[in-house]
Amino acid sequence: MSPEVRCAPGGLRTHKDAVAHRLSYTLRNIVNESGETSEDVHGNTLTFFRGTEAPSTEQPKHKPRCEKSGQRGRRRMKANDRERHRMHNLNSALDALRSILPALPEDAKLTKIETLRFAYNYIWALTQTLRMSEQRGHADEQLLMESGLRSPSSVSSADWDSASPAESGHVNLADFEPRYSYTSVGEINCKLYSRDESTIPIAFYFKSLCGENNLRNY
DNA sequence: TAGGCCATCTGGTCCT
DNA sequence: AGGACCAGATGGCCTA
Repeated sequence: MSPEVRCAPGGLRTHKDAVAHRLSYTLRNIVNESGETSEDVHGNTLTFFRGTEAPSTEQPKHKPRCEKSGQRGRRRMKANDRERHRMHNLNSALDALRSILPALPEDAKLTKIETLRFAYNYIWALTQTLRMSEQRGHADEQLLMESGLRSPSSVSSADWDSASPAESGHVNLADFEPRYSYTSVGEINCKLYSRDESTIPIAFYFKSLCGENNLRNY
């Protein structure tokens, strides 16, 4: 998927210093620790930590409020360490989620709540895409049946692989690429493009960054 | 300066 | 007993 970004969504913070600050903050919390790695859908390496496997080497950002001597203090420090790593895990998962969402302007980074809302709406949009493409396929199939042309069910698997959507009567999502653009009010416009650059009439907008969900089809 | 976002600390609760 | 999870408190940094 190669999203097309035309302009920045409204309300998104794009100030480079702020982003640099946030990124450096996040990286500071990740790079000095070893942990499990896996790959996201793009093959990017993701790092996940488990409980006590990756003791933090960085200086705590906040000073402890109470003395850490004695068994109680040591338990508390261990608990704090586990909690830190637990939150780092959570942030890694959020970063992984960000990485598979449609690209945003280079210097922008979704906040946690924005990431979750965006993901919710993105899943909704993909579901709509699938549903509408299926409806379109059924409509085309009906037309073909009525006109006496061969039905898609008679198409061999070889034909199926090579047939264009129009020829087969079905719209295969693999033949299309969704592209996204951002409106000035923070909405995302999604359109499906076929490989030959012709677009099919599946388009919708959804607000990605606003508080309430406001999804609609066009 | 107020408000938003974030990381961290902390104590409580639940589970193994 | 110890770990995971959670929510509240706190302080730092940034933007409007």
